[in-house]
Amino acid sequence: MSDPPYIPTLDDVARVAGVSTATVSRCLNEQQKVSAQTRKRVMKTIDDLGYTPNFHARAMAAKRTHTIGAIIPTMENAIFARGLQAFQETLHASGYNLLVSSNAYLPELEVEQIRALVARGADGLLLIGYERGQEVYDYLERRGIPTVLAWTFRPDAVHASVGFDNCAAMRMLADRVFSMGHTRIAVISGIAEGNDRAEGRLRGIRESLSAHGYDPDTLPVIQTAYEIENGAAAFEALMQTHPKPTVIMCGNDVLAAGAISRAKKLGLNIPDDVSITGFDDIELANILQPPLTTVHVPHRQMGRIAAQELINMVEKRSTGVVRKLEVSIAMRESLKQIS
Amino acid sequence: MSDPPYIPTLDDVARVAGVSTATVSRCLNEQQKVSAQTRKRVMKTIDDLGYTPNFHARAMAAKRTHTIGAIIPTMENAIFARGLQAFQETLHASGYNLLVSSNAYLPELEVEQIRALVARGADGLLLIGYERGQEVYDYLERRGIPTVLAWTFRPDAVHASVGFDNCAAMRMLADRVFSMGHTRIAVISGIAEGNDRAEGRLRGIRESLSAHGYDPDTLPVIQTAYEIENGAAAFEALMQTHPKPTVIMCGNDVLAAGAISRAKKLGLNIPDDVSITGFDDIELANILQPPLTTVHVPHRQMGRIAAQELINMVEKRSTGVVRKLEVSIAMRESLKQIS
DNA sequence: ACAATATGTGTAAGCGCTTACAATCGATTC
DNA sequence: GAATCGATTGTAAGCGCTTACACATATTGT
Repeated sequence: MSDPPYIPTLDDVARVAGVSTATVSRCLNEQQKVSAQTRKRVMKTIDDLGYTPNFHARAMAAKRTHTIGAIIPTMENAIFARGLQAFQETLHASGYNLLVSSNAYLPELEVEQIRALVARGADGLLLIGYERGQEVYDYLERRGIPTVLAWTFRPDAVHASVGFDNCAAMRMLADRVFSMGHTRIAVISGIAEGNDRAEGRLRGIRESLSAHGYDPDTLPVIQTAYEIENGAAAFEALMQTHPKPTVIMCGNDVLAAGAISRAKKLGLNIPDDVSITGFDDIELANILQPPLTTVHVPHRQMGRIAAQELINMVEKRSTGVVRKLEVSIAMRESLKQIS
Repeated sequence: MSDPPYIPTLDDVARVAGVSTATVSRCLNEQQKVSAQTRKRVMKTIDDLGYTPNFHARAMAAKRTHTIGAIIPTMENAIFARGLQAFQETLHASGYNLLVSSNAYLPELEVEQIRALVARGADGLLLIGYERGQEVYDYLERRGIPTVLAWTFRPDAVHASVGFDNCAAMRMLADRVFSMGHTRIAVISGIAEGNDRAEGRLRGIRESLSAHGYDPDTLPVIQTAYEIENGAAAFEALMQTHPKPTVIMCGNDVLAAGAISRAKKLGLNIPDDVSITGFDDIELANILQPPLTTVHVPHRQMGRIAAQELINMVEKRSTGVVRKLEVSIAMRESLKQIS
């Protein structure tokens, strides 16, 4: 039962096929360097023996893993799940594998995970957002690990990145809200501390406020983790404030979903009693009742581009570009005109 | 810029600290075997040099990776995301890492991924469902890889597994549906072929049908992939059938969400015009309008138990148990009594 | 005081691959 | 026909770590 299982190695294959280990290795990695006849024999042996190359031995000898690491805040958030899926598919198409870690939005965990992925020989890294200690960037630079930052964009970016301008996007939505006659805005934001996306979105609203002659400091804001229940609680709290807001802008669709569901429980009608907006345009946004006005973000495209750029960097075809993606407003019934 | 970066190795640490490589290794793995004084000096050197152990070298030498592999159908499905999160957290608490692959419900991809994870030295494997070729189980057995199957349960199980009885669960819900006066049931099922969960759920409904004196072969069923849009389309199609169903039972909550949203578009009221049920009880179920009657499944608990059992197996404390989890019905407004 | 036993450390043999370099051989060139 | 060359194949040196085993000291019991 628990004998040490017999696991064929490359040496076994070489011996059985009557060639050197180098030849077997070449059959696996550089087919054209082996004569058709030999290759056929070796391949048959590999098959007969049920040989699978040992990944670690390979990584050590070749100093390449064809593996890309990604560290995301959480897998439970649909937007990352979706972008990551596209990222993975693109990698796969180019023969790369994906290694994922999630850090529950904890920066200190991220550092640890970066080290772990590097120790595992990731050829490149995908990180979310821009905000992290300079020492992290230095470390990556020193180890020569190509890195792409996703879900983030800044005009002054010095690192390879792909994303959109969270601040500008939310400001655009806020401008739209103003143009529809709203003046009493309240906000359910993600935790801005250490999260440049959440921070940017919040800032976008404040900028719009200023531009329209309001004092951004009087903006009612509740910051909370991205969970439905939190959105619900925050909604209820904000509706207690006086004067009551005419619109509640949410940091993402999940918070907005919570807000809508709580509104219903409180017997409030959306958008007649209060308008609600989201951010991300996940599938859910369109099946909520009422459908949610939100900022549409091309998550899949972002994943695809990030993967492509990372591969280019790993294969020395690029030294890192900054890609800005465009977002748009998905106007739906949850936001209504105020007379 | 692109000099080969200097990466300190264990040898470097040993040299600088003035000890042997064995001692450094011991500091990292078996602290108690090293004198406090030496250890302190070594640790300082490690810190000074910014040394990180090379994972692959470690794996090769020790033949242990402290890594558990998991292969799930998709990360885009909230139920797996959630269970996996719990799985991961439990592993992490015991010092194990998680390596995830997703196979988009393609069995042939699963085989490939199992080999890849084994080649990467996974100490154990988490697989979803029971249905796969015997040769896969043989392979795992031969290589001595502890494996736990999750999201599945059978009384006659011969492999370690944790899950619930999909058939019995859905049958319980169908019985309930009957008890509320429904007789004209239609079903939007996941693709049953190669997916024992989907197949079991469908079978559960058919069993209930038989038990209540109906011919299970006349049951209108549409099988489709688990996507909102597919649920919507299937709903519309099923509502064309004559006689019209009084309830549409869905293979999971996502399909049900699609059905509800399409109903709304068609001007149909749920549950007055037709009742709808789901399966899984994801967060969404409770914020749908109307809230969805569904089968509540303890996904997190399943993830936790699977992780614990896998660790026990890897560490030879168990040879694999079969755990059955209980599910319950979450009664909400989408299912109503028929007079 | 001496053997027996702990304790701390070093030596060196792998783990299973890749790849630089060398070797072989028939084909091509002049 | 000797020199040259390209195509195949083999030899063997690592890659960075763990760990069995050997060795030197320190501790203990009698």
